Amino acid sequence: MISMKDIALECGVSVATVSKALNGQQDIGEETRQKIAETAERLGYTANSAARALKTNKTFNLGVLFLDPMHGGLAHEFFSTVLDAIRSEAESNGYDITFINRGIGNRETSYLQHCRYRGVDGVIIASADFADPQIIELVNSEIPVVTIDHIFNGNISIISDNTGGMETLTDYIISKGHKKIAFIHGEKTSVTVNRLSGFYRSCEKHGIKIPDEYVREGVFHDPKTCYSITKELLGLKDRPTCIVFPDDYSCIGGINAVWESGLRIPDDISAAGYDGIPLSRIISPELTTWVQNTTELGRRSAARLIEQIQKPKSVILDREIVRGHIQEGASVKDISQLG
Amino acid sequence: MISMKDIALECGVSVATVSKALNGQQDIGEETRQKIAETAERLGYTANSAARALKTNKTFNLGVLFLDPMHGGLAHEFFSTVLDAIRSEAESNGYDITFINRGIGNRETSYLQHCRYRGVDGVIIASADFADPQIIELVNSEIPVVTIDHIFNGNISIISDNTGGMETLTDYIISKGHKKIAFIHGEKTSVTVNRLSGFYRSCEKHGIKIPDEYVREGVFHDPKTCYSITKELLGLKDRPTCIVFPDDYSCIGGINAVWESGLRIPDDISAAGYDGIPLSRIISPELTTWVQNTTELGRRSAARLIEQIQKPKSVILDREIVRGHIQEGASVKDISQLG
DNA sequence: GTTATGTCCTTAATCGTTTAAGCTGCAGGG
DNA sequence: CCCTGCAGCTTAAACGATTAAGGACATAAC
Repeated sequence: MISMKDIALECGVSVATVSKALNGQQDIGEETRQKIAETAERLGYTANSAARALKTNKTFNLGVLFLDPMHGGLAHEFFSTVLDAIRSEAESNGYDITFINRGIGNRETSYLQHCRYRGVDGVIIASADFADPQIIELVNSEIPVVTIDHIFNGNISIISDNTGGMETLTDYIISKGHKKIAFIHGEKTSVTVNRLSGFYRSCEKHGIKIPDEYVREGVFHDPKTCYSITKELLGLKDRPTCIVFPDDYSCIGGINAVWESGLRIPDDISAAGYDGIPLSRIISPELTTWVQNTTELGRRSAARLIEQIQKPKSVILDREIVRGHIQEGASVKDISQLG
Repeated sequence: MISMKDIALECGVSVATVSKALNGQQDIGEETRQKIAETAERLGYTANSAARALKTNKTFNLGVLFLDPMHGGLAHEFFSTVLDAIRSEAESNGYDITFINRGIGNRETSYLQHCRYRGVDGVIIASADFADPQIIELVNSEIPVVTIDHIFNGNISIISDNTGGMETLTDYIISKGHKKIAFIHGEKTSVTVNRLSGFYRSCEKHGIKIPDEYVREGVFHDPKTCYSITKELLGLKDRPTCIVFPDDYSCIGGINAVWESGLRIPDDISAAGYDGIPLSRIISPELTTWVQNTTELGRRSAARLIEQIQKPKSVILDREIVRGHIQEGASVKDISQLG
């Protein structure tokens, strides 16, 4: 491998000069700089990130914590687009990303240890068990952290507007004349809590009372569970006219249950999802859903983290809310005409 | 940060002793080793991967090249599960993974440069334009490379048995009585070529002649294109009784087209996908498809790469074929009974 | 008693880069 | 002609680890 030493030798200057020339320092003559740049190019020089990191204590590496309480992992289109946006924003700033796990070599360690071992400049916690002591430890460490969809005081959080999103979605459903709306939510994370409150807020606003039997706990990203719960809901004496699912993917299970019962969407019952993943637009009928701004969610968390790394003293706006938008789809029928 | 120096100081030994003790070298007394291990633990020592990499020229980092000729990128369930398997296999061997792109800092460079900059020990090319000169350059470089689903002579390739898979799938469809089978394939990559040959092989074996108008070029992972092509196929005077799609995801487009035409799957026409992503099992009717062994594909490519890195002189079996299995689903109807 | 053997440790060099501090020579001011 | 200032370089130390080579001491062998 060609190092600065080779260039220095070739150009008859010291290694320090090469380093400064290549890094655009000011105390290098224009002629020398040219020659060095040229030689570097000619010899095919590549910087050695390890050496640089060792000296500067900056790796230009971002850690990404991506566990999977929501099932589906990278296969979850929501997370994969967030990750892709993180990656792309990081890349355009010269950062690479490293997945953080609990092992170094064969030995079990902590997330924090892994971060220190790799010397990541900062970490994005995109999905994890936020109650895990190891996560807390990481959040409270010296390493800059940005969390997505969860708030830790004193840290930067980029959160999707789950409350507002669900409120708007519910508003829309109600505007279509629905009053008997069932709500299958995911596990009780802060995401779920927020969506629930958005849902109830909308209902109250419109003077609609939702019976308890309409609100069920399901599982994120799990069509099977939604299938069963939907069956139950369909079996109620007073059946809902619309069901809101934990997410677009799990919604598929609900849709199947409806079909199997000999009913049709949206003629007999309406269905709404959440996330707005591409899948929601290719199924038929097109899903009514809240489209989370996953790209922005990923982009901003990377951007804010990098900002924080590069100017640590900048005033921290410690919470940013990313809004999405509604996608009107044929899966929610307009029954307001019927009186 | 605590370094070996701190431990050495605390224990009254040299840094070298600490290094050797922590790395399990043989020439350290048991008592000393204990003391050092203890102290390391107590002080919260974490190794510095940059320093280690600098000295040893090993980073325990694998590069992953994951471009996107097939559309959908990480959101493509096929690739995301492959990636997840790579990651998990890498992790259990103490490796982290780094996405390889063409930029370092702000400057545009090559994949190879990026690999060298980060000092990755090896690279897995999971999805890329294999004709790209930059890819060729990387493959021919000093860095160990494993390619997935593409063969470069002299390199290790882990390939999914596209020919055999499609042959088996077609055998199955034919066994159900179908003779008029349409085939929408993806862009002309080696994957497509192999699947085509598997398809034709099965047809010939069974003495079935496929008219040219039944074989169409679609686009991977793109329901829209399959939607249009399916419409065309449905409009033929001599309509096929079964359509094979480029993959499960794009199949959705075809299914929609069928529905829209007032036909039903599988009663009026059958449909088969390829990949066997989870989606294929949750839609209704359950898809008949070839389930690629994505986990094994990812796991093995990581495992083989690591093996190659750690014992470069081991005999290279330069090609491994990973087989999947068929998933029988209601989307292909048994019409053999009808004579 | 001398030599060999082995154990356990230290010394010192090295990986490739950055950077504070110092040196050199020339130009301009006085 | 001397001093100052500056541009443009070099020197040297440092980052944190690894590792070949060597040293000290104890024990065993003859």
